[in-house]
Amino acid sequence: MKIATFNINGVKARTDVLARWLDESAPDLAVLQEIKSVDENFPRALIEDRGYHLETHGQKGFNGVAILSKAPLSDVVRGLPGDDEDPQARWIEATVEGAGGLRICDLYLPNGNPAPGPKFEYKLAWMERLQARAKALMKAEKPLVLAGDYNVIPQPADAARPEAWTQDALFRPETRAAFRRLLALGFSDALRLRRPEPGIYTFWDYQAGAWPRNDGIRIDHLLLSPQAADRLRDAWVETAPRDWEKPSDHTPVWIDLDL
DNA sequence: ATGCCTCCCCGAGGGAGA
Repeated sequence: MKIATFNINGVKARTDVLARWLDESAPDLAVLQEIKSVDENFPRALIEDRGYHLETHGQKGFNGVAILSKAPLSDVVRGLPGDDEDPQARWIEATVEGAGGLRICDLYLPNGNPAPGPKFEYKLAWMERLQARAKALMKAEKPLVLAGDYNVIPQPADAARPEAWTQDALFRPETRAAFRRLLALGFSDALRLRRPEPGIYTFWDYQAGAWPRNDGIRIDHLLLSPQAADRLRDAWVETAPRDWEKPSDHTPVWIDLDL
């Protein structure tokens, strides 16, 4: 089963890219972030006409996540548990039918800049809630994939110019420590497992020629429970869509699970 | 790079992103 995560930076601005990507790359299961759309305005037909089931968790203007699946989805949870007052749509999870109990979680972790400040505090609090949810989901001892835009640069090797990010919310010690605590629950960073070499990135800023200069960072991740990691065949980054017309600033990241 | 683009809101120009 081929599973991809893709921050598309606006689903309505990215309909051509999304259609082409689904036609050419044909994921069995895909999670999208930053759809920037309410559920009613999501281009549902574009997805369903290509044989996908669709579950969305959107909001007006910002954020928003969606799960696309060839197999039916069940037991959908919208919103990261732990704070009923949080209005930001950054989390959706579901069980994928016929895939050995696979639970897929789609997350758009807060950016957190400027740091320090209230946005950084929100990021760290969100990561605490993520920790609690991940710990609870782990107890099922089933294949579990936490995929999305983490807005975390885990290591210096995950940035072309790590020195430029030292004060940034994506790379600050508190952020990286929270990410390490998540891994310590027993998760594997799928891409790092299969692509240990430096220089693998998933985001390049629109500005200053970051893409042609390969001035990137690796912030889109798929974390696997042991039961999922046991079935990992491969993991890779698909860079071609970054060269398409009107691209997202992120590219898809893939895993292939023997499910 | 505390923003050189691009998205959203809407119908101007500001907030947000990373």
